[in-house]
Amino acid sequence: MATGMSQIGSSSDFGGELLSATVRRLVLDRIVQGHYRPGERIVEFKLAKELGLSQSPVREGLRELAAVGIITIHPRRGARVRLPSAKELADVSVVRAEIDALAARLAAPRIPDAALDDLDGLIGEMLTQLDAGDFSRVTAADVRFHHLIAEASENHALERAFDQLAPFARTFITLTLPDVDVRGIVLEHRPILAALRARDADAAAEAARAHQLSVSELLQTHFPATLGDPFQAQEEEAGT
Amino acid sequence: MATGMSQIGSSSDFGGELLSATVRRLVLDRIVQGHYRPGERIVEFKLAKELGLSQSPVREGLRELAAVGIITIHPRRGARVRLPSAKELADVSVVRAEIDALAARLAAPRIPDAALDDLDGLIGEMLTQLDAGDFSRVTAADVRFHHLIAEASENHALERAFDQLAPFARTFITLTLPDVDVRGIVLEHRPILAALRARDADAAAEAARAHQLSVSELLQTHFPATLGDPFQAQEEEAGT
DNA sequence: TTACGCTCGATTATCGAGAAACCATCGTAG
DNA sequence: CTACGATGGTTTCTCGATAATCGAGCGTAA
Repeated sequence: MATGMSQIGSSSDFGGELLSATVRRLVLDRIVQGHYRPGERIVEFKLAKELGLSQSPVREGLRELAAVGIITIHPRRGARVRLPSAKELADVSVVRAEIDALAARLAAPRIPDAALDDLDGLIGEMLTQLDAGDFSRVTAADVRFHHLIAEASENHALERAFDQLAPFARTFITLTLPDVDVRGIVLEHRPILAALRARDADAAAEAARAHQLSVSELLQTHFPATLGDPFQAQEEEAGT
Repeated sequence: MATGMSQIGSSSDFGGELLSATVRRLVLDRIVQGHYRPGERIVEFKLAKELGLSQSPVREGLRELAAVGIITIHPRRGARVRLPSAKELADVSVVRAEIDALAARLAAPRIPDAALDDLDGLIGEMLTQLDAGDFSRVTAADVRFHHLIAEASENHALERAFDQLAPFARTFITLTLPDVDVRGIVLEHRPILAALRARDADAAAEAARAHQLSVSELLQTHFPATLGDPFQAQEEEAGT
C-alpha cells in the first residue's frame, strides 16, 4: 500500500496521549468513514508497520475498541470490523429506549440551564448538518445530545452504559440514511428538550423512550426480514 | 523463568486460554476475595514477576478489567483497584432495575422451560451457599441467575449491558454482607421466577425491577451519608 | 472424484529490554 | 522557616524479536 508513512508521528499526534489511544481513534475514524469495511480484517502487524510503530500499542488500541464492541477479536484469529446486523441495531435501540428514558427522568430535575441551551444548539446543529449533507456530523451532534442528558443524570453507571451503546448510532445512520426520513427523527429531539425545560421528568422519559422506539421501528420497517446479513469475511482490499 | 515457577503455569491453567484472560480472572478473584483492597495500586511489573510472565499479558488483562470498570487506569500512573462508592453502587442498582426489568419482560414469552428449572436450581444454590457461609458462591449464583434471564431475552445488546453492570453485584455483597438480611434479598428471586413461569411479562418486569430497587434502598439505608469516596472515577474516554 | 493428512506461509501471543515519564526526596535560596 | 528547583528511583510505555498457532494449499490414498 502506501509508502510507509508514519501518520502518527506527524499528522495526528495529541498532547501527552498514549499511542494506544491514538490508534483507537484512528481506527474508529477509519471505520466510521468507511475506509475499513464491515467484516474486513484488521491485521495488527500490518497496521503497526503502516503507522510506523510496534505491535503493542496497536494491539492495545484494538482491544479497547473490542471492549466497546466496535470490532470483534477472536483469540489467535485476529480482529475484524464488526457491522452489527439489523437485528442487533434494533436490539440496541430497545435497550437505549430504557437507558435514555431513565437518563431523561433523572436529568429533568437537575440539568443546568446552560446545558439546556447546549441541547438546543445541538438540535440546530443536527438540522444544519443534515441540510449540508454531512451525516457524520449529524450523528456526532446526536450522540453529544444524548450524552449530555446522560451526563446530567449524574449517574455514572448510566453514563457508562450509554457510552457503550452510543457508537451504534453511527452505524444506524450510515446504514439507513439514503432513503429514510432522518429529519423526522431529528425533530423528535425537540419534545425531549421541551420536557426537560419544563422539568417534567415523566414527560422527558416518555419522549426519550418514544424517540428510541421510533428508531427501532424504523429499522424493522427498513430491514423487514433481512436479518441474515451478518458478517462476511471480505478479503478484498481495494479501498476507496 | 522465575524460580517459583509461576502460579499460572501450574495451578490455574485453562485449556487454550490466553494468558491475559487468566490474569484477568486471577486479579478479579483477588479483588473479590479482598486480597487487593480498594484503592490499592496494582503494579503490572511486580505482578508480572510474581506470576512468572512478562508485562504484556498482565498489562492486557488489567486493561480488560479497566474496560469493565473494575479497576481504573490513568496514563503513566498505573492501575488501582476501584471500589465503587456507595453512591455508585446505588447508581448501578438503579440502572440494573431498568435493564433487568427489560430483560425479564423480553424473556417471559420465550425462555425455555429447561432454563426455568435452572433458575429454580440457582435460587436453591444461593440459599445453600448462604447457609454454608460462602458468599462468593452466593454472588456467583446470583449473577448466573440474572444472566440467564438476560440471555433468554435474546437481545445481545441487553446481555452486554448486563455483563457490564453485573460485576458490581459482587462488591455489593462483599460490602454489606456482615449485617444485612441477605436472605431476604435472595428470596426476592422467587417472584421473578414465578412470573416467568406464568409467562407474565409485566409481572416479571416489575418483580425484577423491585428486586434491584430494594437492593438500591438497602444500600442507601446502610450507607446513609455518602460513604467516603476517596477516589472518584474519572473517565478519560473521549467519545468523539 | 473425494477425503484425509501434511507442510508451509502468515499472523498472533508472548517475551525481555530500553527509553520516557512520573513521584518523592533532598538541597538550596530567599 | 518556607518555597522552589534539581536529582534519583520506580514504573509505565514502547520497541524489536521469538515462539506458538491458525488456515490454506498441495499431494496422496481409497
